This record gives sequence, C-alpha cells and structure tokens, in this order.
Amino acid sequence: MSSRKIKNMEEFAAVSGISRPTLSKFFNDPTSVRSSTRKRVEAALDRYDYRPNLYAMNQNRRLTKNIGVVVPHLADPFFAKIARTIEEHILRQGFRPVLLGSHGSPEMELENLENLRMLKPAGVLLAAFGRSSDHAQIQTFTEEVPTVLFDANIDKVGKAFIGSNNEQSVDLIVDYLCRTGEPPAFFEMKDPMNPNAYKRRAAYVRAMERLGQTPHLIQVGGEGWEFEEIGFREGTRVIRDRSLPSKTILCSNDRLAIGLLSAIFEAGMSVGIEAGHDFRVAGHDDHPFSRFTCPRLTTVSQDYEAIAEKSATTLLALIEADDSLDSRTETLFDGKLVLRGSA
Amino acid sequence: MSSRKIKNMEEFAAVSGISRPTLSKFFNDPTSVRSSTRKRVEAALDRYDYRPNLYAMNQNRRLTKNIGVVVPHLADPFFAKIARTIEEHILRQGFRPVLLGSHGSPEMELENLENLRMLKPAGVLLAAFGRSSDHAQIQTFTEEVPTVLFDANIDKVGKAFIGSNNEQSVDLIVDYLCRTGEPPAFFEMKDPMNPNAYKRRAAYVRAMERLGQTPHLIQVGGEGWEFEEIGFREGTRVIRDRSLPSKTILCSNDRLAIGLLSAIFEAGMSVGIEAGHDFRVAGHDDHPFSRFTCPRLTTVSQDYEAIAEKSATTLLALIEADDSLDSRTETLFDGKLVLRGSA
DNA sequence: CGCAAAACTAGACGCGCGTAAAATTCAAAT
DNA sequence: ATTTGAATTTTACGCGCGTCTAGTTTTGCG
Repeated sequence: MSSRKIKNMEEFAAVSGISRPTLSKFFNDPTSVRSSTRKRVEAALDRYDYRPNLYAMNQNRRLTKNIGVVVPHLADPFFAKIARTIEEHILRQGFRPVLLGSHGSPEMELENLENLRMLKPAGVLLAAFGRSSDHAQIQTFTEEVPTVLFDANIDKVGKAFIGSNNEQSVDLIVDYLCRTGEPPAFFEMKDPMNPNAYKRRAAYVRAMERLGQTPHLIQVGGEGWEFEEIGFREGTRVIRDRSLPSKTILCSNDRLAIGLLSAIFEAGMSVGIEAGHDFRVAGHDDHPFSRFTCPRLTTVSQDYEAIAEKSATTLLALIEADDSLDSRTETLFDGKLVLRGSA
Repeated sequence: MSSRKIKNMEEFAAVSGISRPTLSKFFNDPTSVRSSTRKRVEAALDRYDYRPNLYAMNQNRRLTKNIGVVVPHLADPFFAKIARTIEEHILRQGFRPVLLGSHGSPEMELENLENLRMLKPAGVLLAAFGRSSDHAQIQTFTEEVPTVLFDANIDKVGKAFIGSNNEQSVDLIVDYLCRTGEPPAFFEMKDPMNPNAYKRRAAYVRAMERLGQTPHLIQVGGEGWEFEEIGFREGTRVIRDRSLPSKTILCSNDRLAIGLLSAIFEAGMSVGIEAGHDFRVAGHDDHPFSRFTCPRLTTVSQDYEAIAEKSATTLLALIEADDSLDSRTETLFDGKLVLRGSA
C-alpha cells in the first residue's frame, strides 16, 4: 500500500495536492471537509504511508480525542467486560479510549484522574469507588473535564450517572425467593466500598418488610476487593457457628456468593433449589463466572451492555454539546432474574 | 501546595531560578542533574503548580517514557493480574505503562501494536496470541520497537521471552496424578490459540510415556476465549457419551477445568480425591478462581509474579542497553503443585 | 590553592501541527 | 450567466519543549 514514507503533514500536502490546513481539518474530523476532497485524501492515504504525529496534534488542541475510562478493578471480570463494551462504543465514534484500572485503591483512582488530566481528555467515564473515594477531589476533577459516572453513583458529582436499578433488582430476587421457599437472609460486607451495596441492603430490608417478613442481615468483616475470599472465609465461619438465620441466603453480589458456595461445599453441605439441600444461595450481578459455579448460581443480572452503551453515548453527547448540559441526569437499568440451580 | 498556576517551563524557570534546559533535563531524568539542583527543583515544584506538557515533551523526543503492555484478553483474570504486576514494576522505574487488551482478536492485537507505534513507546511487553497471531507483522514490529514477549512464545520474535516451564509443570502434575490414582487423560481444545497448549499437550504425552502409561487426549471443539463455556459444553457432551478414557482428567488450563467441574456437577456426578467420587479433575495455571470451585481445584501454579517481574526488568534493561542485546534469551519459571480437593 | 571536569546558564533554532486572516476557488441556486 | 455562501488555499504565527552551542559557574581532587 505504501510506496513511500512521508515524514510530516507538509510533505503529505505536497504529494497529495491538498493544502496542509485542509489536511489538518480532515484528520481532526473527516466529515468536516467536502466529500470530494475527503475522497482525494483517502486516495492519497493509501498510496502513501503517512500518519499524523499524535503528540504534535494534541499539543495545541484544547481537547484531544482521548476519553478516559476509569474502573476500580480491572481484574474483576465484571469491570473488564463493561470496560470492553465501552471501549468499542468509543472507538466506533472516532475517539481513543484510555483504560485505567485503580486496582482496588482509592489513592490510585486519584492518581489515574491526575494522569488523565495531562492527557487533556475530551471526557471521562468513571466508575468510582464511591464511599472511599475522595469526593472533593473527584468533584473538582469533574468540574474541569466532562465526566459521566457509571456503576457507582456519587451524589451530584459529574454530569450524569448510569447504573442499575438496585431497588428493582433486589425486589425481584427477594420476591422470588420468598415465593419459592424460606425468606432470605442477606449476606454482605459490613463496610462495603461500593455504594450499590448500601442501596441493595436498604432495598432488601424494604422488600422483606413489604412482604411482611423480618429482614436478617449477615454482615461479615473484611477489607478490599477479594470478595470471593471474604465470602469463603466468612461463609466458613458462619456455617461453623451455625449462626445463619435462614437456609436461604441472598448475597450482596455474585463474587461473595461464589466464595460462599465454595465454603458450603467444603463444609460438606449442599446447595440447591430442590428439597433435600441444606441451603439456597442467590447472588446479584450475573457475574461471568456465576454460570459455572456448583450448582450454577441463581442471580439477578445487571444489564451491563445497556449501562456501557448508555454511558458512552451520554458522554459523547455531552462532549458534542460542548459540556453545556442543563441538568444532571440519572439513568437506572432494570435487572432480570436469572434462574439457575442454586435457588 | 500550589500558590500559583505556571503555564510553561519558561515561566517555571523564571520563578524557580533554574534555567530551562536544566529543567528539561530534570523532567527527563531527575538523576541526571546535580542533587543540589534536584532539591531546588523539587522545592520549587511544591511551591508552584507546574507539570510539563506531556504532548510537547514527547513530540521531539525520539522515544517516550511509554511502555506498551499488550495482552490477549483483559477479561481473563490471569492476564489482568499479570498485567497489574507488570504495571507496578514499570511505574516504579519511572515509565508510563499503557495497557491494551486485544479482546480475543488477533486483528485487534495488530491494531493495538499499530496504535502503540504512534505513541513512540520506549518498549513493549507483548503476550501474543501465538498461533493465530500474524507472525510476520509482529516480527516487523519487534524490529522497530524493543519488545519482550511473555506468556506466549513466538519463535525468534522479540528480544526475549519470559514464560512458564510447561514441560516441568505438566511433568509435576502428571507424576502426582499417576502416583495417587488412575493415570490422567488430557482434556484440551482441538485447535488452541495459545502455544502453551501445544507445549502442554506434548509434555503430557512425554510424561505419560516416561511413566509407562498410555496417553489419552480428549480434544474438544470450540473457538475463542470462552474456555469455561467450552469446558462446560464439551464436558457435558463427553460425560453424556461416556467417552472418557479415564476417571482422572487433567485439563490443559484451569478455565477449562472450571467449566468441566460445572458440567460434572450438573450431570449429578462428583469430583474429589477421596474414594467414592466419580472423577478426579486437575487444572493448570492456578487461576484466581480455581480456589473457589467445588471442590477446590488441584492445579499447578504459574509463577506469574516472577514472570511479570522478569518481563518488566528484562525490557527495562533492554531499553537501558539501548536495544543492543546480543542474543535472544528465553526464561522459563517452574510451576508448583497446588493440592486442593479435586485431585 | 589551583585546575580540570562536570554542571549549569543564556540564547537560539527546530519539531509537527493547530489555527487565524485574507484571498481565492468552488458548488449549487437563482 | 450571475450570485452567494461555503470550502479551500496561502501565508504566517504560535504552542511547549528538545537540544545544540558557547560561555560561565560549581565541584571534586590532588
């Protein structure tokens, strides 16, 4: 394809017969030039091997085509998947996603935002830690660069929030569990980092009360993001102590449930919806691995495709509208029951 | 900390009383200036709010401080973990890691390399697909930018390879399985993307023959990176067909094993090392999730900490040595037996 | 104390591209 | 054919920093 190396835009202008300012416009946004000249540029582009210098391009531009995507933990397949879907949408719109994971550390979250600032991004999609995040710092950041929050909401921060409707989804699963057997106890971390956990706790309590049942919270200790480990360790403990208030256990998220399932199995007990089992266990999120637990995990899905798409389109619209949105919007997607063998 | 916003290096030179060329040197490499002036710069740095413009810095530099890290699939916790460890090492050496996942697509792998080229990275750490990668393209890439391969080797490509010693690790687990019960059959994909899979297959056959046993390969169909799904689906099939040549099954990797465990459970059969179980199942890699399967998965660990560290240090040494390594090195780390309940 | 080497300063140029202003060309519509 | 507004070209400057040269200061060391 390339007959010759072109070293800069000047030279490419010479060989393509198109003026440099026009080329500059083209590379900034191909639709901003007349379609006939666009054709000419593209024709020249596959005759000659030229790509504009990324650094020189971005130096004088107020905003780049970079879009930061910050998630709390890339090693969590849930975030990896949602990040991937977001990336696709961003790429399709001609922007460059920059993926940053905070490895479970709120300090690194701030570092990531700090580093992003140097990249002069057109916008940022942020799944914050929420509770343990430094709200003030994030607030100031979102005032300087257009930011859309997803997954974890922080009150009034950012131009929009996209997440899942915990109220609805917890209702759904509590309702199902109550309808089909003993009402569930709620297995969760005592001090979760994630605001969704608080929403779910509250939703569980309300749902139980609405159904005339007494809510039981099993609040276990543990720090960090090793949820499976916490579920396993604390699950082992509560089983040993026989302190479980119900044979039906709803976990605050699937990763805790995966650990709990393992703990129950190791304790020589069994999980399943059918009679004769010791426990029923349900989760929340439809985590990629929940399809392969033993038994397979009954859960309620988060519509992460929808969340990812809506997050991306919202941010891109925000950028398009030149950051001048009148009001902060919150979009919540409903979950769906995913019935498998565990409950 | 910041009493005033500084807009460029010129201005910072004025207020700090240090000449701009010296500042330039400092920001390029703080150890390249006299320690007394380094102190002065740092003192000024926390009196004034200044950070050099990333784009202007990199524009004229032949090589930047960026280091690309390319992995086949970020949603795989194994790669997420190893990438994270690599990132830490790179950051500690004052470089900027740029993490790119190829989402299971060799085409995106090439795109990622192409995009990396624009970033003028000082070096690249590449876990390639291997078999389905475009070897020629990757070859030319590695000739232009210092590249260290890890996890998946491609013959003679790159300046070094760091991975795990499949020969040794498979020996270890085959030996263990033969010693403690019925010799294992080998459960794997017919056409794996990953070169390690071929190494492990060959190692299994050799190990069995060395022990005077007949090797049995269970080669299942399936495309892509949804290994758990393939393990589950094909596992269900071979159980239904009663075509398993042994009650002991060694899986080519943990993710297949996770799917297989789920399939066996769903078929109403049981897995465990003790007498009375239908199967013994073992895996390979010590995948983060293998500690939480039911029963917990016996496997052989990859020393990913060591692989990550060695990969990073090798690349940094290569960069230091100005890309002038005499010979391509291959470093293999031994695996360790991880005995759990499944075999 | 003297001296050479090392580190610094001052000044200047270049990098590749964004972008503004004015002049020119083009495309579609009267 | 004429008009008209949009697209393009020409020209020119600016961005922030890398880096070169020449001259000056500091440092280490005998």
